[in-house]
Amino acid sequence: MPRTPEFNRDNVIDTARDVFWERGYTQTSVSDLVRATGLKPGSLYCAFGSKKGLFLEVLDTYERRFIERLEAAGRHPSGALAGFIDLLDEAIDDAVLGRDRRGCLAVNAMLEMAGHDPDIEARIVRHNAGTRTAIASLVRIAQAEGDIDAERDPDDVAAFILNSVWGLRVMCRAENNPHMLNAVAAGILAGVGNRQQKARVRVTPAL
Amino acid sequence: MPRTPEFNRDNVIDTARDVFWERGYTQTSVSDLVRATGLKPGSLYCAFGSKKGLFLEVLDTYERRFIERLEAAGRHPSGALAGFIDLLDEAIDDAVLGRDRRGCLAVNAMLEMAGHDPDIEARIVRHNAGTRTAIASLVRIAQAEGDIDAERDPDDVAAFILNSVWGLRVMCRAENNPHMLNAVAAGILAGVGNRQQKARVRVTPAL
DNA sequence: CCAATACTTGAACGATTATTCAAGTATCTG
DNA sequence: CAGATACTTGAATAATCGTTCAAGTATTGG
Repeated sequence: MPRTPEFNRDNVIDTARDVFWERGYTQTSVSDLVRATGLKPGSLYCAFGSKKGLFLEVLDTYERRFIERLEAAGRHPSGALAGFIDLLDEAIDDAVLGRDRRGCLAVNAMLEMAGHDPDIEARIVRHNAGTRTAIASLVRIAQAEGDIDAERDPDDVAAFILNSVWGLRVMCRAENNPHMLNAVAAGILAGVGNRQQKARVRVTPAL
Repeated sequence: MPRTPEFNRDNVIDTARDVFWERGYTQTSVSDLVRATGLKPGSLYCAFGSKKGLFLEVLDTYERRFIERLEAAGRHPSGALAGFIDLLDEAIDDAVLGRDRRGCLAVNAMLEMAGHDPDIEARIVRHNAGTRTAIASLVRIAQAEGDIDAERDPDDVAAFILNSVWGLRVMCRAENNPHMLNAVAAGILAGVGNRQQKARVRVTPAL
């Protein structure tokens, strides 16, 4: 029987995700990955084939978890819209508190690689479709719950939400002004056609 | 008297801008710039100091022109909001017609370099502030013209607009579905508090 | 204890990177 | 035409890139 592997594949993917997230795909060198994961080049290439192969696995895991969070928001006790607002709040808090200035891994990768690497682009386009579908489901639930105008096309609303969240993830990279981020969130809810109190988006205290 | 330079500085900057825009900063090699501009490495370094120096000049020029377009929108014969809507339409048309899948050079650069290169990041943060100021001016004009609710804080509205436009520039990189892009634009106008007809955002025919 | 198995190791590969610089060339003044 | 000026040239630099692979090592079944 063979020797057992000394590393945990999921842990390596998570560690690599953080490195890619922090530095971007191109600017992440294999040396960086070797240093962060503790795996030697040979092991890395044996396990993932290439730097790109590892990145694609990272993207898949990232997207899967993201969609799981959206689905969980749809089961929020106070309704799907409340669940979505919680996600917005969380994103803003992370940005304001400086916990997350890295933005969205998928958005970063899209802007960096779309048009350059067909494999990565294809993966991200596929992920976008999945995300939009998940958001549209959320919208339909919120419509059934009476929190979003049922007359509106849920796919249109989802497109607007996705666009806005992308913008927010971009803005987080450059700004951490809580007042401004909350103003943005309020505009998003107005565009969605929120029927709840605007004040649901709380103003996070400045640091 | 010395020999006269054989290249036009502005032309070189424009050519370099297109290369950086197409490939991103990191993925653009000096060889690419040499090939595109026709300048040999020595001349490039003599004129701009470094790859980064050239990129910073490109960013400055790009941002200057962008703000000029915003200011021109404020002088639109049908009002500032109409001018802004024209800009949105134009961005969507470019994306749909495939004329511009490169997104926004400044957004691309921000996502690529923020947190890595302090010089580039500082420049982009400065540019963002200028852009937000220009948009806020546009909002104030539209408020004076009765097209946007005068009660709203123009800076808040500007933050929302900037966020949405960033999102749109991101979405352009991945999608060219005209119906979806128009749905996004409609949501933006709703979030801005557009008092004009929604139909002003025209549905561009698919190709 | 002895293969057999398969993971680990790290040096080495050629390619590419941003940058430099001494030599060459064109232009203008005197 | 002579000489000064300064732009142009392209080979060379050292560093880093992603990737490979032969040798070493640890574990297991017989």
